[in-house]
Amino acid sequence: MTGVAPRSDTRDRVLDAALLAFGTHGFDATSLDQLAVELGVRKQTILYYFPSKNELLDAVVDRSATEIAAELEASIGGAGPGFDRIENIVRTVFRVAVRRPELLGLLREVSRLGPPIASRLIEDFEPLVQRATAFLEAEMDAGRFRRSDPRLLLVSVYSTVVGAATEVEVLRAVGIEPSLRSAVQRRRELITFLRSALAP
Amino acid sequence: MTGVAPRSDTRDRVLDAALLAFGTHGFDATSLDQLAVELGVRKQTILYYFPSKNELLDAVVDRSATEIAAELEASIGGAGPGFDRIENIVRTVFRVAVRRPELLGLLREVSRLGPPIASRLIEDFEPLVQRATAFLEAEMDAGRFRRSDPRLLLVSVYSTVVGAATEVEVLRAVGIEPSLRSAVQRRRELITFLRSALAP
DNA sequence: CCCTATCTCTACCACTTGGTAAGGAAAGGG
DNA sequence: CCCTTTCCTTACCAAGTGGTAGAGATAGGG
Repeated sequence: MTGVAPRSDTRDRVLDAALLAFGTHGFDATSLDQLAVELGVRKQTILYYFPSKNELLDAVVDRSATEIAAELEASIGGAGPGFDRIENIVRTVFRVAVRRPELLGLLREVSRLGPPIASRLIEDFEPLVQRATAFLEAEMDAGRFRRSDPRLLLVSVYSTVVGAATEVEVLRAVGIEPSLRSAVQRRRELITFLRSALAP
Repeated sequence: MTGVAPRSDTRDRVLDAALLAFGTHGFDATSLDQLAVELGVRKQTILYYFPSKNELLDAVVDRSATEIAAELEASIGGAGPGFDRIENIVRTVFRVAVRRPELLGLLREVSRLGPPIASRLIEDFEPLVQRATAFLEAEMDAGRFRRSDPRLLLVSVYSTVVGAATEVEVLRAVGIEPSLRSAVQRRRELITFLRSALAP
């Protein structure tokens, strides 16, 4: 009773195209008309599913956040306690950043657009952040990790990922094909750093 | 003979306001009308000095690149050879990133806007990159630094700075007032890393 | 004093933007 | 077979965009 099976997949296709466009070219630089043309559909079809461009962005952000959260949850599940789990998380985040650069672009875009949408994103990630901080605190309580501020740790990880992604972009911009090596090296550095930072 | 002294400082004020607006709100999100209102001037006054919005962006980018380059040159001059100079450069870059976040925002904006403007920026920085790589190679030849690709090293430094700046932004977004400590810590980490990476 | 170059203004325009109103097609359950 | 819901359409609009044309003001050199 919660919903009738849709007869069309247009809504999902709109979300996909919007994510790609917003994440790579930016929100302001993407017009509903362009989006519609790419989809082979009229602009009003988009507005049928999403009452306004801003609500389309909301939907894209919500879905992306949910997707990232799910991927992280899945990657956490398979690992035991202690540092193995940390390493798994870092690997997952790097994988997402490298394979789906538009997601990182979307995050940047959201932070640029400021409070209304940014706070929504933070709200979306809140449960995940809660779980992560709870895990870190439990490990600290168990004496397996050195005590520190879990939220600061998470921010540090995210920023390092952004830096690594920037590296890939810049290398591409100056004509050096990045290859996966630099990202992998960055990941290894971060893991080494975290290991020493977390050792009790 | 190269130019007549201008009777008005409007042109410079336009450049200042445009840098701030482009770097914080983005190029697309900034209209010439808004810019004009901020300056207490008509839009056409802006278009008198800069024939189009894109040429205004060009001018902003050129001036910012020149300014950053000059600051780096100055910071290099005062230091002796070897790692002291590297440390000076890193300090300068971090200082610019923290005190003038709009400059970093502009760089991000330029890389988002793609080839036409991005290649211009790269061109602007080319002399500086040349000097830096020449210095690094000379040090390597003298056996003071371990041999590696200088350009990759530069990109790595820049990306780390971006990551540190991201950290500040995110902390602010989640309501944690960053304080200078995290940026300083990041800087120290990078210097330590570079020292070990460059040691012969 | 005039004249030229510098500077800012008013008036206007073609175009694109996000968004509204409303109608028609088509599928599926009764 | 009808009729409701789902889906996508054409037609249109108010507002804002970057940009053009050209006139008026002001200062300084001759």
